[in-house]
Amino acid sequence: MKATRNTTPKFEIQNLITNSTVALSHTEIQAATKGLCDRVTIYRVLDRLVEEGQIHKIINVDGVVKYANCHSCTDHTHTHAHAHVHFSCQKCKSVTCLTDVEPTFKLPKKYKVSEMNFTLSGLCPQCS
Amino acid sequence: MKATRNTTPKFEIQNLITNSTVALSHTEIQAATKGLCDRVTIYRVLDRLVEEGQIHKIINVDGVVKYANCHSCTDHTHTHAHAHVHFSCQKCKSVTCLTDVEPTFKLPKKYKVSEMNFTLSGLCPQCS
DNA sequence: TTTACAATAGCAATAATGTTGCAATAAATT
DNA sequence: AATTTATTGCAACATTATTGCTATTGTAAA
Repeated sequence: MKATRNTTPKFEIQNLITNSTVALSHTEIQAATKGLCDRVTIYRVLDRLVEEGQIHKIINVDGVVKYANCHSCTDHTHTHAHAHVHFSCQKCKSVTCLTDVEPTFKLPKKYKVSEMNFTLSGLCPQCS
Repeated sequence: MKATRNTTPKFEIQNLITNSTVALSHTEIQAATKGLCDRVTIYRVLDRLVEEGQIHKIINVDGVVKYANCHSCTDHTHTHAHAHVHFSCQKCKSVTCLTDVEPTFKLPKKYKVSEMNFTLSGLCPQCS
């Protein structure tokens, strides 16, 4: 595979995401790193970090794309499965990963599930 | 509230969605109704149908916005809650509503949940 | 340390998707 | 048939994401 390099933009963006308690959008990252690098570079760094399994991509229920780090993942390949359980606050628009929640369900046969995405919407502790 | 009118675009689009076994995107609707009406009209008709509670909007895990009719909904107000359970096929990109699946979970306190969105990804019966 | 190579960044252009304003049209009520 | 106003079409604009290309820079080898 392609060798990866530690550049300033990559370092800063990964730091930002790691230290954030909520998932961040491209726009939010751009605002937080103001002038660090080009918009396009942010897109490409995010792609690379996802590819490396350092962070994961979340499509929120409102369609906004956000990124969060993989706290509880020991397997850092981009193919590793997430039991994505997220909470999306309808007021402050924050998206957080609820790593503890483990939903159970019974699936109709004939479907082959490789990934699950579970998002709850409502009010987060700060907003309720 | 505002009076709603039964126009040709609205009728055709609602028909299309109702008769489809899978959720449809704006692009797919535009292709299927080729020349029926303007792009913008489709957007507005979809908004109206959602507002009226005739259909619901689904943001797929890949970020694509799709629409499906509310089969099992007796309450046709746009505020009615859906126990959104969807299956997203990674091969044919189809999105279907699994109305039978009822996931259970235990939530960390302090969160006030008003809606849930549960999407399973993998291979649909046709593709597996 | 210097050289060399490939990965990465910057910039400009383009694409895809969705929104808004406004004049023209047409559905529904009288 | 006339009136009212929801709806349509069109053009312009907005946002978000992607691509091609050249310049730069990290990193490993000489």
